Amino acid sequence: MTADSGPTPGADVSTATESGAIPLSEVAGPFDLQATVESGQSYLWDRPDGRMYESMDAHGGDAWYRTVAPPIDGVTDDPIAVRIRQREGRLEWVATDDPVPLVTHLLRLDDDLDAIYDAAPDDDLIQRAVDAYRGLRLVRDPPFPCLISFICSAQMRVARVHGMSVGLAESFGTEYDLGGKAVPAFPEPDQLAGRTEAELRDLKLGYRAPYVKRTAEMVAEGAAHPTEALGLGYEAAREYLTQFVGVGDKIADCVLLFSLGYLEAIPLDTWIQTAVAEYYPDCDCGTYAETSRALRERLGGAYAGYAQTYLFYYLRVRGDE
DNA sequence: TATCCAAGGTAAGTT
DNA sequence: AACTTACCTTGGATA
Repeated sequence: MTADSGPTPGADVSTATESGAIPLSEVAGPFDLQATVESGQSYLWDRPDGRMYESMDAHGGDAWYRTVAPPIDGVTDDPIAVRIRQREGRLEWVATDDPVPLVTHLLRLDDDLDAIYDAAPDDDLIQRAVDAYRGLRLVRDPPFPCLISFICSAQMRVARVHGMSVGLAESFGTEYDLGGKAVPAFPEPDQLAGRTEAELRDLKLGYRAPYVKRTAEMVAEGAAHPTEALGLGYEAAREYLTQFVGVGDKIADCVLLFSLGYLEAIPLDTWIQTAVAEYYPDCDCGTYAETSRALRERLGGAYAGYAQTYLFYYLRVRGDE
């Protein structure tokens, strides 16, 4: 029983910081940090300048982005707080520990993007989206924060989902010191499971509040964990994730694509469904599972999720056409 | 100023 | 299995 029942997070202060840079010449293919982090596929990064989502068409911005990542199997043993910015062909970083393996993992700098473009469908709409946002990479969000943040995304605008995610971190997460600035980590399962529905509603989660609480309880109690979907076939993995409260097919696909590395997953959100009606009407098979399958074929199979994410960003930012 | 509406859906109840 | 409906909240559109 910790005594942190209030909104004040425990302070976990580590004062040591390191800094350095990743030359982007070492990355296979192009990279666009802003497009990657502000495209609405991850809600776990924040801009200390407070201008998240305010200028999504401005390419090559050199803003700082920061996050705190929990330990990740095979990548990091401890939480790392990091901030990065893209500038002059390098990815500059300041962090509480060497973040290069972590950042490479989180932002999929190990993907050969040129090869993925080569495999992209010969499709006018997709090609336009790729041309518009060349360098946008998928992310590998930590599984639990990804799961919770996407439960929050139901019927919600991108900027507000990000706001909820930041609110959860500020209210219930552990703070880390990064060069003198306090950076809150996304709450761990027990840090959310212990909250009341009312506390979560105070953060404007609305009807998602009990979903978040119950899912956090399931993970905290060990009843299930999103990483247990790893190793299952794509559709079985999606089915596994829908056992979490507040998770249907769409949000399950988001977790598979944006956290667990199922690049064939294509979340059928309202934007993509509009695109199906307008550009791929023959892929509309009625049910989610069937339409998903048909569209996945159309968008190139194994990397269909990449096409989905370019399409989502392109349609959402450009309005239409 | 007041009202309406959609926002990266899901759960629960009906047919 | 497919179809309805309720659900929190808010910023922007419309009257």
